[in-house]
Amino acid sequence: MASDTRDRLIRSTSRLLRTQGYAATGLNQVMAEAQAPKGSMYFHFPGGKEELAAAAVDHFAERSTASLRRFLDDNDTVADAVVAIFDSYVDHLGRTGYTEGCAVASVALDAAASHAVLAEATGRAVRTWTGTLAAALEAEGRSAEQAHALATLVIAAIEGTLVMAKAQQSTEPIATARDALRATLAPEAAAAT
Amino acid sequence: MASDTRDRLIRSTSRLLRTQGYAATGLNQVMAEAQAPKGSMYFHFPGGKEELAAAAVDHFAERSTASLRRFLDDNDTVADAVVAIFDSYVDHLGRTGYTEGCAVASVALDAAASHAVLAEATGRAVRTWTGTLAAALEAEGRSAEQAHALATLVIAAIEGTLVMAKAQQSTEPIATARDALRATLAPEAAAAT
DNA sequence: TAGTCAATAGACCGGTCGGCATATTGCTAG
DNA sequence: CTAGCAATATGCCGACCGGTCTATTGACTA
Repeated sequence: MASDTRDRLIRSTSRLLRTQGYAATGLNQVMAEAQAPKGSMYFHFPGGKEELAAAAVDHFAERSTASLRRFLDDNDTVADAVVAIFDSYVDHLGRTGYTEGCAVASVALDAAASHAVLAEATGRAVRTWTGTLAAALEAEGRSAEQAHALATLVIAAIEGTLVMAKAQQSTEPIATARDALRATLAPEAAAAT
Repeated sequence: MASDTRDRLIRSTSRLLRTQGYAATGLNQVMAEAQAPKGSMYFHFPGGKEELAAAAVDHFAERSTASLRRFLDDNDTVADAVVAIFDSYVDHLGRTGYTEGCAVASVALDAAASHAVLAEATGRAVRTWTGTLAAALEAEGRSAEQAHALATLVIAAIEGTLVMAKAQQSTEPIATARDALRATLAPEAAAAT
């Protein structure tokens, strides 16, 4: 069995990264939240904070990619799935008081430039997201190029509205962008794009 | 005359916030870069790091808003202006090695939730951007509602692709989203949106 | 030229940071 | 039963954090 302590460390770190990024997340804070001593952490992650954070970003990426796949499966069109994703983010941000955002975005902005290991993790995550979404768009009949472009735009809109929501402490930008995107993604608009 | 030291402090802080966010930016680092002693800093910003950062975010917001206005003035259509903005960001990120991003985004993600003063500054910035862009879109004949929705989408795309670019250490997402947005913003597409 | 005060300069503080060394636990194999 | 080792549990370290303190500078005024 995978160590329970190791999982708790990753989950706590992932949550903290989502709310405050890499630099602001202290190891002592992680240990307190995960109810684990530092020794355990350096046993499971000899690379220290950097390795733990990379694992947490990977964990977040897996969870969010799985969630993305679920949304795509549960909806008839990609447009519907994207709308549902935006709605779920509105709900989540509202419930957490605009604190819990995206671990990939937070780490990308404050640590990717100076920590190659973290840049690799954030890069993997973004590539997986766009790839997954682009595949779904291709399955709807769009060309590979169009699918990639639209997928990039959608992911950017998600990350961007997240930034705006935290900046304004309001979910209004997310809802607004959702409506603007719905038209762009409508299957019948495929030819026009 | 406004103190030269004060300006240097704000500019250095703004630059550091763009590259690494609030938490990762140490006051000692700011002092070293601005070539100023701590005493001067606490004279000009009695509120300490938080007040200095808020001033730096405001400074960044002013500069970027002025730049946005210039792009809108220098181009015939909003679509052209947006394309030019994306291109300029591609250039800037490439030249700085994917380090210098957006101060508003970095601060919003890692500090806005826990520092009300900073949340106010980031909120002001985002509102100004969307307002400026929406006004330009209205001047092109779009309804107030449509203009606001499109403006939100464009700002989100900028911030989002910035996140993706830093995450992937590549400017490809910016260029891709630019092309996807160009069609959406084409004036003749106004009726279709 | 003496007085005044905005502004600069840097030493210093308690606290916290990430990281490491050193037990100690508890399961498992022989 | 016990030897061995994965895993847990602390205590401590030097470095650096943001913040405060007391001088000192330098330009302008009376």
